[in-house]
Amino acid sequence: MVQDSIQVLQTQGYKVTKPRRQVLAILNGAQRPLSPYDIQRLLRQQGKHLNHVTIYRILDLFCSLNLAHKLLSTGGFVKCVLGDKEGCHRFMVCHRCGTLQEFADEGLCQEENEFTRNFDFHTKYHLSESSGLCSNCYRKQHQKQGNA
Amino acid sequence: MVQDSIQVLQTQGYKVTKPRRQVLAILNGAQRPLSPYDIQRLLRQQGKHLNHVTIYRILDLFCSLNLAHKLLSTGGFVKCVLGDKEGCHRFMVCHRCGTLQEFADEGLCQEENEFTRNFDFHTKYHLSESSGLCSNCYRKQHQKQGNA
DNA sequence: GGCTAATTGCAACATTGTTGCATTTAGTCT
DNA sequence: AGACTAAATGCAACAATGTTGCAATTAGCC
Repeated sequence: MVQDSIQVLQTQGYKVTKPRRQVLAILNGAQRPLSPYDIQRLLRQQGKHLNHVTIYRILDLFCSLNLAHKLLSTGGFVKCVLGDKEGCHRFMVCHRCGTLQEFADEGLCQEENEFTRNFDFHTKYHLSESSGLCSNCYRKQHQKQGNA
Repeated sequence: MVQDSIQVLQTQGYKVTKPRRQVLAILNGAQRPLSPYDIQRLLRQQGKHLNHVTIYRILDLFCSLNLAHKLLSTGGFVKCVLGDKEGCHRFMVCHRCGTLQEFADEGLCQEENEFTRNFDFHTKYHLSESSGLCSNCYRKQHQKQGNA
């Protein structure tokens, strides 16, 4: 996974530096969207120190290469797991544990685009975010209620 | 419109203060999502000075009363134009002029919820944002290309 | 190993968001 | 209308997040 991204960097003529490897590793290990400062904090816990400016610039680069994706909704960054052929991203974010899951559906995407077209709006990019409880947290919440 | 919101404040036992009226007026006059500091700047242009802390608190209150809605995507605030019966908000944001339009569709909403249910995810709130060009800006962009 | 452009770090700053407490004010009662 | 009081606002100080220009470092090349 990280290796794939490194490939992209190399073939596009970008240097594979230590900071870039470190940010890649963090993004790949994360289950939730991370802000630049989140990434800095996580690295610091591993005894690695990166300047926040550097992280901002690395994330900008990654997004431009589609190695990462910036959620409009949270401002957080996630690694790109699905292609972006439709300019459409769908996420489920658990408001209890913060985990994030990406999913895709062309049908939904097309429907949404048709809808906006009715308003004479020309959609370039679509973001959809469902916030709620992931299966784990739902179960836990339920157990709690059962006990109380 | 503003009058309706004032009604809500009164019936819920909140004071109708000058700052609250001013923020309501700005939100109602705006065609795009506004950050707290945006609102402060707009008011200042009218010779009205509000502390930013006050604006933050007013917006919090408005959101809790459903008089305003905070976009997850931009962090900006808009007045609530449509009911929130489904916990679902759909927006079109023009990336050229920044204007925003809200729309609703129960069908889309239900479909989306079914989808997430397949992942064993329990959706509480759904946000959908289409970013692209509004009809005006699309036309302008086209004219430009024609001339160039 | 040395060279050079690309990358990173640093410093300084701008913007945005938060908290506690003193001051002011809207709504109520007389 | 004037006084009272809880609610609301303003203020000060701070914390967190983003941005810019320039000097120092480093990856990828010879």
